[in-house]
Amino acid sequence: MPADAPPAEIETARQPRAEARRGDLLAAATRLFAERGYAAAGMDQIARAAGTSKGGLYFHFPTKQALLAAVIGRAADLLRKRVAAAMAAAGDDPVARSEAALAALFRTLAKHRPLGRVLAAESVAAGPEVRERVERIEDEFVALIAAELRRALDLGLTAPLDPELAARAWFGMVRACISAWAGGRIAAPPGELEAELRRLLIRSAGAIPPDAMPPERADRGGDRCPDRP
Amino acid sequence: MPADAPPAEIETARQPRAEARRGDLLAAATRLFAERGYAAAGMDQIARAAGTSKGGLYFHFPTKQALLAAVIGRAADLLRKRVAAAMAAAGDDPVARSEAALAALFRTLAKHRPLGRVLAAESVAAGPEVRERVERIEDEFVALIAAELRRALDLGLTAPLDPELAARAWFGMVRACISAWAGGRIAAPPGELEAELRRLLIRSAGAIPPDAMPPERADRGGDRCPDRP
DNA sequence: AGCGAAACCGACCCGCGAGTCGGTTTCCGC
DNA sequence: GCGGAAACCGACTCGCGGGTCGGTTTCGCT
Repeated sequence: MPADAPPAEIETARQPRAEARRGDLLAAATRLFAERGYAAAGMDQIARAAGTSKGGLYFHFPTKQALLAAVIGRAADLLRKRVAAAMAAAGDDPVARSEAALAALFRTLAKHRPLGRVLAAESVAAGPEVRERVERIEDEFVALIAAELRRALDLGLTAPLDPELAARAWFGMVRACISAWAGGRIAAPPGELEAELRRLLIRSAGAIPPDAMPPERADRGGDRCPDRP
Repeated sequence: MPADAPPAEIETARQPRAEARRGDLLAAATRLFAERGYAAAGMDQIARAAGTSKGGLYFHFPTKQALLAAVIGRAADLLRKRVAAAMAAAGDDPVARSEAALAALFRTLAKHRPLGRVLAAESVAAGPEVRERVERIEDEFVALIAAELRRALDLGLTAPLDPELAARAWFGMVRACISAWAGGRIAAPPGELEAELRRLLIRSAGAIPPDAMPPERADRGGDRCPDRP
């Protein structure tokens, strides 16, 4: 995780009620942006949904773009936190860490459905600056996983692959499944979905899942499933 | 491919120049929607970019939504045609057909970069009807691949998997890689990208690629790579 | 040629929604 | 309790852009 990640969120000392309002505003904005789309969600609407007024909203966010940026920033922070925690808890094995990172991504997005939609769809609608910001965030997570994948590759725990690309592809898999599931187009409960997805991920890397490692050190796991005999 | 697919494109008999204009307009609209986003791309702008005027644009498309719908419809038709051709050329083997379908999707999206962006991002911005339409199109292709995957599964050519979910995941992989590549965030040339992606796809299904099938009939290919020993 | 329809033009209309602003309420420190 | 700042309110402005419309050009046909 490169240090160029934006400084989380600038928390200037404010009155507590203001902080609460800010939270309500962000929540309402997230929901409405996701439901109606960035352009169609009006500032007045958002303010109303948060139980306040347009003036109050503009007290917290100078502009609509800034509001979206804040929504995105908060989402990114949440994802970062969850993923970091999951990876830390997964120990040293790079395959396990990758799995954990993806699973955390999956669970967080599944729990906060609108969030994924905002990240996925609103990046274009709100101008190039915002789009680039979202792309940066995605790249950040891809890089995180790619690093683990590279380690796994070096340890011989996967078939030969391009870690960057594989990480990107994994990310895409998770996102596609989440969004289809959130849209009610996949019947399976999230638990099963996650398990099945995990199997796909592992197999695509030709990896040995850590809990299946034989007691004696496997020196070249990737050979178990050669991709072009 | 269910028969409820919209009747391609209503080609009323028009003067040839009108048809040409229509094409220019669709091309310009596709580009601008992709670059600026649906809301930010103005009708006047689009007309200008196509070398005509607002009035001329409104002669062909009654409303902005209709314009977007036409853009999407045309994109879907193109994809359908390419994918159908590729699958037909791939013969009977379901794994080969799946690979061919994804490859065709990949190549078509890679060749017409803005197209993917419109399909991916503009669905939310233009109201729920359009969003559903795009989802339908995606579902259509997913179903196409899922059917092949199911056949492959029945023939014992893959590891045990959920065909629907796997197809969805595959689709997501392709889309994520294409969009990252189109944004210049993946260095590899499209040829290599496609090859690597193909390997990931095949491995994720635990499939035996058709050109690697041993001469004697393999009765349970999936067992080669059991997913939880 | 000349007529009628298809194709096209661009000035204009008008609603909508982002952003403003003067005023009011709430809260904190003293 | 009081002064002042932070927080909040909602009527208003104003530009932008989707959509309209009367007029003009181009085309097909006889």
